[in-house]
Amino acid sequence: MSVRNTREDVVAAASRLFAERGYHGTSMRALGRELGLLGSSLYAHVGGKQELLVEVVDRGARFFEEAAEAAGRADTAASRLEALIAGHIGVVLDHRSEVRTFLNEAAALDTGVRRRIIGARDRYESRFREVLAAGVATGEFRSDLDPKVGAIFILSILNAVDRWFHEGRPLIRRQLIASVMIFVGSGIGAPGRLAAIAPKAG
Amino acid sequence: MSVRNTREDVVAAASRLFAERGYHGTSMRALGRELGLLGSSLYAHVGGKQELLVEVVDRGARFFEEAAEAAGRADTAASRLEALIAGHIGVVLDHRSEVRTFLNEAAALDTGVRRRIIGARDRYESRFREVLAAGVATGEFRSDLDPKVGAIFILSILNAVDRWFHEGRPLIRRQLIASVMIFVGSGIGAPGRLAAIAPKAG
DNA sequence: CCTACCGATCGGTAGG
DNA sequence: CCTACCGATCGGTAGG
Repeated sequence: MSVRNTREDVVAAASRLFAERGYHGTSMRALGRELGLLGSSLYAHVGGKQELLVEVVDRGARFFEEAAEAAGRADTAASRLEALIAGHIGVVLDHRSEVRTFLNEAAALDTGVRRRIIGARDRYESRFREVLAAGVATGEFRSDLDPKVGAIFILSILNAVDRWFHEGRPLIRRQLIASVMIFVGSGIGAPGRLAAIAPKAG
Repeated sequence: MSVRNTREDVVAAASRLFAERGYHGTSMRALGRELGLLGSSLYAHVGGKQELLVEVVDRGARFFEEAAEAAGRADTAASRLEALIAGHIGVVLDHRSEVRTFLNEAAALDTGVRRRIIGARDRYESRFREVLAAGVATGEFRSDLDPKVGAIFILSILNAVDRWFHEGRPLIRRQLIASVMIFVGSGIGAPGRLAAIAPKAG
């Protein structure tokens, strides 16, 4: 039946438990149990608990970087943004555990690594910021919303997807992406009645 | 100098530590240190660690309920939504620790309480859902975005505010609310060029 | 990957 | 609110 575990298995199991119970809520013994071995046996595969967290979070960061790379360099800011959004959603849904740990457990990282991860996060966010700024410059996007703030709003929506979305209940992935695009592009206001929801003061 | 702590002090300190380090990352001894006393002395004030978590999370839930109540019953769906949004942001910024714990540490709650809190969360979310549905009915809001999904998108933005917003750097609260209203109401698309960001398929 | 173990820390209690 | 303590569990190591 069960054969020997690889380091890969250990990291995968760790990402699941870290995502579900948090870093501090996961013991090495519980992680061992998940793999059918003792907590102490894990040290044949990894240096320690923190090393596992670093590995999982690094994977999360890498997925996002690769997705941003793959999003490419389309003509319009709007289509570049759509590619970034679709890519982000793909990463969130295809690598839930790593992404969750990346998003929620960074505070449990040792200072040095934490700073590095925050840096990676900032660089990734700047991709969105730049696309928004470019779209303002071309006239595709409105100029009365700061690209920095807009990027944060969009990423807030995207990062929360993992908390509620379940494939096919009722939306499928393509519909989710379409909904995000409608919302990000035009908001909830009915076309021609945008004033109805405009703020009272700026 | 320092006088005796009240139960109130203990709960307040707990909400800070739970928010910063998480429930599992906070020990009763660390909590005692925060208040200048021993971990064992906390049991003169509270029944246990889990009781503290329940108390903090319940406060978070109550703040949101009260805000929803105070948001009132304005004429238009748009202004009701604006009141809900402003109220939510007020709660997030005025009760950061309780809100953070409410949002991030619910998984650490014992099953019964956790279910109750999830129920409260659902009821609160339904306020947003109902306003969106009402706005679709009156024609204020677009009909091609599911109110359920719209409510989740809006709350995703609002709940994330605590992660990045710092009063006056550079936005002040009123500007934050205005930015959210612009984004939620009209998205990032430039007026008259909405097609630029429309999704390719529905 | 297990056996056998380490010192440290955990939430919590009895009694004052 | 402290003293003194409990059993359980923690991350981790030595040696096989």
